[in-house]
Amino acid sequence: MQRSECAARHCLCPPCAADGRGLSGPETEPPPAVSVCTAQVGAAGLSDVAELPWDCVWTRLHGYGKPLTLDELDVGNVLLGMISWALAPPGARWGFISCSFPLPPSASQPQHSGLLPLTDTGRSPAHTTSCDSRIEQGHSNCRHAPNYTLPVTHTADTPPITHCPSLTLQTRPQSHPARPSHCRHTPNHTLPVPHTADTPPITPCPSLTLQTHPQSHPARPSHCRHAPNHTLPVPHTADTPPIAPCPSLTLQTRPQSHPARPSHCRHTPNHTLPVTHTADTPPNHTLPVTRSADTPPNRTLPVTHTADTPPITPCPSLTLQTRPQSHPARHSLCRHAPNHTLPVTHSADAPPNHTLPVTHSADTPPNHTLPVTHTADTPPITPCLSLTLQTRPQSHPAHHSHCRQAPKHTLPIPVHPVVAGRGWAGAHSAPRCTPNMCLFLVSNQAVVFGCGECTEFSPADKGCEGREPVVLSGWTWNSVSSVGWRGGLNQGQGPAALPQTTVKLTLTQCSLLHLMDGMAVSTSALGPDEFDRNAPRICGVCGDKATGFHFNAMTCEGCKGFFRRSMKRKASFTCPFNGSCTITKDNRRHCQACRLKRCVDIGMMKECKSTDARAALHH
Amino acid sequence: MQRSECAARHCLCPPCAADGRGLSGPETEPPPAVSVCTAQVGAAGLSDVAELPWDCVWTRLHGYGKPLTLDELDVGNVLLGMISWALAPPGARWGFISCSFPLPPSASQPQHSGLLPLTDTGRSPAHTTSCDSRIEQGHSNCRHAPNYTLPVTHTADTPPITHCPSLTLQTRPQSHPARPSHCRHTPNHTLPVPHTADTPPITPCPSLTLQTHPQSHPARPSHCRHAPNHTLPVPHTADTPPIAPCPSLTLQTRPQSHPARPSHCRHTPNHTLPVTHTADTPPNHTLPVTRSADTPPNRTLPVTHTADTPPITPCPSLTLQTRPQSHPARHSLCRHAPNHTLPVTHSADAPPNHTLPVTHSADTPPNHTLPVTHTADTPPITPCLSLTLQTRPQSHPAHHSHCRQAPKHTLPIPVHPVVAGRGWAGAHSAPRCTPNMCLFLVSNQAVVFGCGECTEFSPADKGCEGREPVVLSGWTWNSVSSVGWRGGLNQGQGPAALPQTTVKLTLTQCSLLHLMDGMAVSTSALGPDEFDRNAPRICGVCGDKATGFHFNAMTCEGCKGFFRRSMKRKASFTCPFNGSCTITKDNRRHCQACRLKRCVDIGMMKECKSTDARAALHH
DNA sequence: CGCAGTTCACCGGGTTCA
DNA sequence: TGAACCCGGTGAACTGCG
Ligand SMILES: [Zn+2]
Ligand SMILES: [Zn+2]
Ligand SMILES: [Zn+2]
Ligand SMILES: [Zn+2]
Repeated sequence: MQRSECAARHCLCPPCAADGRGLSGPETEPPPAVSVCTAQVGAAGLSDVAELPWDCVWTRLHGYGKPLTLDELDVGNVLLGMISWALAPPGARWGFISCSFPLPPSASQPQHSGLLPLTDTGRSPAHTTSCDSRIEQGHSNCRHAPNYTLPVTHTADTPPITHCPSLTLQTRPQSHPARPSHCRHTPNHTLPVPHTADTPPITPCPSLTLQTHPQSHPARPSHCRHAPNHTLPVPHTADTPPIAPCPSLTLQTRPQSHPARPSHCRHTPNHTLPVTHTADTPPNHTLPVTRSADTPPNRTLPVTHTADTPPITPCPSLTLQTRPQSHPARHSLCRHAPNHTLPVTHSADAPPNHTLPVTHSADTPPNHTLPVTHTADTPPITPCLSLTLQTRPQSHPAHHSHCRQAPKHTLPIPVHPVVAGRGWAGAHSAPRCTPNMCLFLVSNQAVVFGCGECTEFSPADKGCEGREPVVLSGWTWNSVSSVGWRGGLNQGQGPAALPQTTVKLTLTQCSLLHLMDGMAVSTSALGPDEFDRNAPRICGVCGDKATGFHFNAMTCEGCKGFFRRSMKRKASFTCPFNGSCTITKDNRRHCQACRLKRCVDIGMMKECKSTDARAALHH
Repeated sequence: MQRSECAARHCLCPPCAADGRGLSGPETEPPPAVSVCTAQVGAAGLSDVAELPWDCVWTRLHGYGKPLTLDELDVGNVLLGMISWALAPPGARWGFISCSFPLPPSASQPQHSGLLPLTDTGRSPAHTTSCDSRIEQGHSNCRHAPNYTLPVTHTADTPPITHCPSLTLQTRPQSHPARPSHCRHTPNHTLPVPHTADTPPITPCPSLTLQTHPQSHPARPSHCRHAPNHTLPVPHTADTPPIAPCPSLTLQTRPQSHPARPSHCRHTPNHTLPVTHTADTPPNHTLPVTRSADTPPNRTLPVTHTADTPPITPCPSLTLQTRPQSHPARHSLCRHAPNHTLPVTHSADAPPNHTLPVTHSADTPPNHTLPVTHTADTPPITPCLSLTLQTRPQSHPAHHSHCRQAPKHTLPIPVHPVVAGRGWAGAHSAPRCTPNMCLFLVSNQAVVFGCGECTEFSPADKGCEGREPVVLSGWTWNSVSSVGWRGGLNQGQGPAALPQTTVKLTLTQCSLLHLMDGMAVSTSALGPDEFDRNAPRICGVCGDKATGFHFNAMTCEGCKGFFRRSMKRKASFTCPFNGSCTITKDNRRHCQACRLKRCVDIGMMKECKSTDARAALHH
């Protein structure tokens, strides 16, 4: 820098200082703002090196009661017109930057001096922003945030810094738009084409060195038992300290740094797996203990979720080991992992994808593993669990992934042992049922079960001990013979003693059926046209709240109107499914054909002999 | 090695050979198996170097008709008790390893001699294959190919291997998806356009020679005027002056390299984001808050782009497409490598947001990858097959088994602790919320929060204190029990006092959620299928003015139509962003996937029980 | 009162068109 | 895509009759 370059009144550059124009001596009064030399740091080969008061840089930057942080003391900042001059030998790592600030009125004289270290690129190591040197220098062992300027002493032992900028992207899934610059995978990259269950995990995902890499990255290895894209715990921030024993450490069979480290893992990328880990070690993911069927879908793991959180006992989906990552269509029973969304309130009113099979229990083999060779051509597995979804007449929308039945196969309806007798039903193996249950003939072809105490069943009144009353229809009496006799009113009599009358009963409410399982029910004596005036106010067609007898049957207003309109229009419907729809309150609008058929089945007729029926009962 | 160390009868070490105990002379008979010196290669500073018969190593290893392959001739193997001795000067790359084997009866005398090359870590370069010891030994600083056998002496000081094998393998330009992890080149290093397997690796990126400062983009000089990840320059020279101070820099108080720098940006990397960036902006944040689905995609500049090319304001690619698209992520139609230049074939006719490749079928194994031949011309496949089977709308998670989408293409949404109560919500830790907030059940699965004063929510009326009303959906009541009770209307009562009614709520709008964090809300009495008929006429999906309940949720005409069309078409969408779009009136057209997801989330159903729900409330 | 018939707001489905 | 519109089914509420 030549003196001539500097016209600043109070420039601090050595020439200025030398000739007294700078702040070489005590200031008697506050200097005004100065225009400065704008020599660029490192741009020219500045050859002079001299020690200058440290506060030429520091104090001045520090002045005015608004201290700059070290972060602010960066070249980028200085270059914004604040630099007055700089001296550094070519390639030097130390040099001087003098920044010009108007001195504060009470500015003290320089008291400190020192060297402002510069990188050989002219940047201060205090400046921690983007720096590619790590990449360029092949510092794959870098544990710092991307774009971090490597300190000279940076080695493999340098501990990872915890503050990863990419953490700000926590809510973003995989190929998140703003991938950290140190990520070496292409965005949205997937596994190689012939990716199968046998495909070994991709060689160490370079991006894994990004240990703070949030959530799911596209190619999760098969051993990962975390939900894909699982969100980091809510309060997870860049400051979240490493969880001590990374759960993923148990994955020892994988040689290299396993591609999908849990997002909470704060260990070094290639941390050594514990020796005690064997191939027999269970996949050890750790869903929170509290996760259950009631756990809302997609909820974030509780804050308390740590590596010590014991894995929930057998996650059904875990048995699916032969599959590489979270297989797309997990069994709907599964309460774990990816995005399942079974509504809690499974009931007859539950929206479409509800329905857990009745027979499904903890003993039900969890999501049985598909054969390794399982393909789309794999023949159907005979008892598809989802088949118990009998309330869905048609091709049920979400059949299980293991279902190999034809897409629209008719769901067989399990026949439960229900023996009907007149008026009363004894429930013996259904502890939550009252011992005696009313049996109402809603029409001459349908019965309704309810508790013995209730004479009215309104939707608000859930019937027997909070449960909906059960409407049975279309069930054929004779099939009882194949069912064990469970005692009750007619205990010991056996099927032979059953009346020969045929009463159609269909068990429609699966969710309630198990309560009835083994129940003994008896009905008799009621003639084909008799019905109980004390029948609960339940629509015999759809199960909705009935308003009384309409067209010869206890129906709701809807079915009443529907039947009347159908009669009036002399309508002829065609079932869009298979003609065996079970009409419920919720689906009654979906198949007019079966609804009308049901109307007729339970005995509705246009020319109703209401008075006759009533007379028959009232005598 | 000292002579005294070697007690082997037929040891070949120089001292042994020297005093006749080794195979310095012709063998008259086959030597017996010998115990050997076990000096470790490279471990001690072996100082003697002597040429020894090559077959001291080779022949012996090769002996007995069961030749070891080159892979077997590795240190790891040799170290397994077979090495007899080795000589190498410290740091030498060449040395000797002598392995002791019993000579075969017909062993010929040494006929060949040679040097067995060693790396300076004592490894044979011939050995390149798998070994897990690196991981197990915590050698994260390894510079060798993954899975090789780590020599004992391998330390952090071992320089990275220079020859990147991956380069010889790659046929794909730039950031090819499967870059070998051992590649030590700069990420995203772009190979020349006609890059083939024969193309020699570009060792120093020509552009790198121009750069003086490291910067965030992996090795892009600041004066570079090309798009990031450009293929190397056209008229770009060192003389191209860097552009003057980026205006955005004036805003910035902290350096940051925002990962998603628009490709048209001509400023130096690491400049800050525009206007919204303030001093309060936490360091290293990435995307500007204002970046949304409306943000134009981060398209790449055309090939003809030169330093003089002014940044295009409207991305040319946008002119081809009818819908804005993912920003850093390119158009989902795109079949090119990331960061590609937009192909011309993108047209407005291309259906938006599809993803699956044509060859995608039920036979395609789950989680398969796009075919290699996947190009821009690959037509998108029509709606996900899985949807064609379903007759009922269903939430995504239970998609059809043959669906080849990733299990969870939508992001899990962190669930915040919100305790729902009827009608009112008290926000206690959300200072910007009014103390009392209305809670409207918009559907049976969604509620809308608003201020206590507003009974109507119009888009113009931003709701509570200028903020949009918050729509929550899909959240399950029961999880409240695991959440701290935050006071409010029911302060002190705790979860035990909560009604047993299950109300599904899911906090879907992340951007709004933080306002609700810790909020205490209470709701009661409303049954699972009830929803508030007095809910404000705002669309639960997008916030637009609602026209009533459609498909079981209060929605606008647009979302009604969209949902119906989606159901009818059995459409399957893929979010071009990250699957967590917040749907608003203005952007609802931009991401069908998230819009449909939101529809489902708030409880829209193809087969809804609209009137029943009405009845439940009106009764 | 019980029940058939009527009413009509509401909603699903479809169409048009800018 | 969505506003506007139409059409038809639906069912809660109502009317009227016995
Ligand atoms: Zn009915
Ligand atoms: Zn039907
Ligand atoms: Zn809407
Ligand atoms: Zn989206």
